[in-house]
Amino acid sequence: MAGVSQTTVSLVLNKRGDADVRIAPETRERVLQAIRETGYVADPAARRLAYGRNRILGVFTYEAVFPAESADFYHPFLVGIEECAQEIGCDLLLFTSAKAASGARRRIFNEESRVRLADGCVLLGRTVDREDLARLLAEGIPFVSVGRRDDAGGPVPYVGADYPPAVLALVERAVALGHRRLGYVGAGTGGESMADRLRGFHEGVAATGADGRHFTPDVPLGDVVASGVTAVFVEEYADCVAIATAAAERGVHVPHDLSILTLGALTRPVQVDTDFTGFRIPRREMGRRAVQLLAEILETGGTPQELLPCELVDGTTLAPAPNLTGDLPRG
Amino acid sequence: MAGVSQTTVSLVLNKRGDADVRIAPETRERVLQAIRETGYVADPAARRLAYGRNRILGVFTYEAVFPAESADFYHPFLVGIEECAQEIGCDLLLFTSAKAASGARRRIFNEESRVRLADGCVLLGRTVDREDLARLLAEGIPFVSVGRRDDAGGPVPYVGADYPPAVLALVERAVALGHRRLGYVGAGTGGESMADRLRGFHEGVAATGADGRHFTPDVPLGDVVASGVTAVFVEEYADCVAIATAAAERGVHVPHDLSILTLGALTRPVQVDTDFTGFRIPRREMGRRAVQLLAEILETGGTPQELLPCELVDGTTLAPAPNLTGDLPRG
DNA sequence: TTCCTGAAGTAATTCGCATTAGCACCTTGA
DNA sequence: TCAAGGTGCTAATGCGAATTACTTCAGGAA
Repeated sequence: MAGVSQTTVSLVLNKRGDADVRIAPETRERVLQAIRETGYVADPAARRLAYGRNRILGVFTYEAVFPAESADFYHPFLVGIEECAQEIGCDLLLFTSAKAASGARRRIFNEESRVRLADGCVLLGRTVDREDLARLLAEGIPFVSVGRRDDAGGPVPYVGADYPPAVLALVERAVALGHRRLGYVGAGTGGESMADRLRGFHEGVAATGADGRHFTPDVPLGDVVASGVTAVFVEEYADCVAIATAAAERGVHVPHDLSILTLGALTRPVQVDTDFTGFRIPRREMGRRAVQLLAEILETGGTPQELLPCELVDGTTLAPAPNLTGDLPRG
Repeated sequence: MAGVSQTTVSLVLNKRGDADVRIAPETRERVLQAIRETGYVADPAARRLAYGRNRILGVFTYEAVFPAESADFYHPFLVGIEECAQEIGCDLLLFTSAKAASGARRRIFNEESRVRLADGCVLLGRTVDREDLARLLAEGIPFVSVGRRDDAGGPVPYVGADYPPAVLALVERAVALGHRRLGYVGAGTGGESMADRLRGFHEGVAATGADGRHFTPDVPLGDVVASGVTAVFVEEYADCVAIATAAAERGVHVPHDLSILTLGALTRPVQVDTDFTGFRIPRREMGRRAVQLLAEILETGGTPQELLPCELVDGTTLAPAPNLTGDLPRG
């Protein structure tokens, strides 16, 4: 001890220069000196218990954070999350202990949920269990979802990517290049982000007066092409590659006969050599922003909802529509 | 409440069937029912405070865990760490708050160290501050280093890669293929792992009676080749690529004129298309094992030190030594 | 009836810190 | 000289669980 009480040490540590609490500079220095010598650090657990905060942000993912595959869905988000966490001086807690019940996905609330250990948490995943969301909301646990989420017993705080305008812009581009028959390839369901893309497509079609068709991913490329579609908007990145390959196999030239536009969803790892036209999801920025918003929530409360714009990328797979003498592509 | 005391709940939660503590099955069931209904979970912070453990393992890295570059030094280790943490039901705490003092690396013990929040921690990095190690040791904080570390005021618990035998085996292979003049390219210092590689090289040279030379990475390739060396053992992976490129530029054919063997260090991101012969560092396994050992330390104490074997990989850059009519390579 | 021995559960204490109330001392001003 | 007000610090309390030490009760033996 430096000859003072535990209280004094606490006050010095927390830099309290408040109105009603004063510490003589000399005393403060004495305490700091002792701290320096002993290398004392306050126990974060006790701190949390007493104060209610511990500068730890949880990160919940429904699958492993560090996947064995190199094509890594979470990684870009995590880069942003880590950057921002470092800036605001928070540690990151990965809920790796949340085991999945045989075969199922992880759940946030299992028998021994650890979420409360963190001040708040960031949810990462293509989809999030509505039950989990509802419970998070109900228990008043501060959190931010990365990716837009529909209400779940109340508004859900999120940072999402703004798909509809991006898809719409892409549709307009295609139409400006003469495309009249457009195809959307993808489920268009299975999460808000997929639905948003499809919605953007429909909006674009409506706005431009083009002919828009929706193909599920399992429709053979032949059928898609035979339908007279000259530009396809592909939800899933891996499907872009599949379509490009299939097109090459049957002599359909990309982009002269068929334009391919990617809508950026990356759920399956894939090797890419083509430079697809489409848009980029601002994953890193979303990660950063999620942490910022979480910090705000912790500070002042609220239920922020934000959509970040997607960045259009010029690739090599969009070309003017083929000259339509007939309804069939050449070759 | 379910009509019982806090103590009873605690006892039920912790499944205490101990000798001197009994709970009537009926009471137990009543408590469990209440827990189920309210969805109660024990506050981990309080738990840690009272019990001393909270099933959180810290992961300390000297740089960002999620680097922007895709070539990612930490990633394979983290895959293993996460796998094992999940198996033993622990969460992972990333010390992202450990800011570096302007320009310098992060330090484990900064003004407000958070290490104590975790039960123990895994240290990741090519090198680790000896001061940090010493302090960790002195304060009795359980930890395991990924990568062999020399003593720092006491033995350091680690899981390392066993470089010397791997390099030695590689040297023997080269010698078996007729190589007599071998070159080691790399600093051979800057961390235990580098020193171990160089040591293995020297051992190999001594064991086979070959002629071994040591070149620092900045020696021009011309000088290396001119020295009559027919096989180079390259510490740093990026240097392999650089050497292969330089060789191609001056008409030195790999592997006919010059064999290149990689010793697996990956400190700089690099694009690779060559399939280098050499060995693979068992990064993922090291991560797994580190967590296992940490769990053991937490359980029973001790200072485990382990070296995992490197796996030799056959690539395309090792060939029989060129026919030495003169001392100079063809071309 | 009294004493004793489990069985079942509870009050009280502890962990390390933040916070609140309050105490002792020192200036002032009247 | 005494009250009023300010200064600098400390005793006491609370956070939410784990743990220890103790109480109550029932049944059996003496």
